[in-house]
Amino acid sequence: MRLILDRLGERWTVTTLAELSNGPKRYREIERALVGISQRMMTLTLRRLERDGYVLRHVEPTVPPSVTYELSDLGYSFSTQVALLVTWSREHKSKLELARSTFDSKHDQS
Amino acid sequence: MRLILDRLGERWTVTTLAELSNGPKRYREIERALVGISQRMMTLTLRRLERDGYVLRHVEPTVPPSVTYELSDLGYSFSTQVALLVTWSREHKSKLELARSTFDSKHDQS
DNA sequence: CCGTATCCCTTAGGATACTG
DNA sequence: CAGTATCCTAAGGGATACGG
Repeated sequence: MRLILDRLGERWTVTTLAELSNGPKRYREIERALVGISQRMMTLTLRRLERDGYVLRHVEPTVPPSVTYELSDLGYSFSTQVALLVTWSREHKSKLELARSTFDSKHDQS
Repeated sequence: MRLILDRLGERWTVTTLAELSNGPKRYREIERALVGISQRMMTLTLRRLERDGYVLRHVEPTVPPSVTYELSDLGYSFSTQVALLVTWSREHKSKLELARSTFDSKHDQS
């Protein structure tokens, strides 16, 4: 259970899955879509998703190389689940923000 | 979106929500159920869930005090969503483990 | 019983520089 | 283009001790 939920806690997992749910994409395309991500994290995130079987990696050995990533069936299933949670998040965002500001003003932390 | 997903990344959020989804519980009860949690993290986790409006805290000012936690409507809605993901996780656990061991043996890291 | 306060270690992840 | 390698800091969270 944790082995799956831990992924969600990582900074770029959800956005990367969302990006790939629109179809296969090259490394550079994904990187450009994920504003603010470092090259290090882009690679790390993709590797972890690949390791878990969510993402497939195809290398075109041209010069310079072209590497494409796409969701596997497992990855597609997973990203669908995650999308549900993201939807829930969006729908309840305002309630959460209200709860937080209420809590913070009550427990006045100067 | 992140403000909600970040919670999931925290070590004890999901198990605490699961524990509370069975109904109101006292601090000590929850703590005992979450094997391995430190008192510090128990309190921190509950505070964060309370701050987000997922959990309600009732204090009975006896000596010694009795403090009860329970899910709010928002918290119940959230924990239901999370439970779906946990279910997915359990169902696909073996596929994930297989993917990982396959990946690891391929990318032999001595 | 229900916390808070400290100390400390491990990990996530950003910045930057370098390669096939 | 698609990565690695290194360095560095900030945050998560465990252990322990103390308090109303």
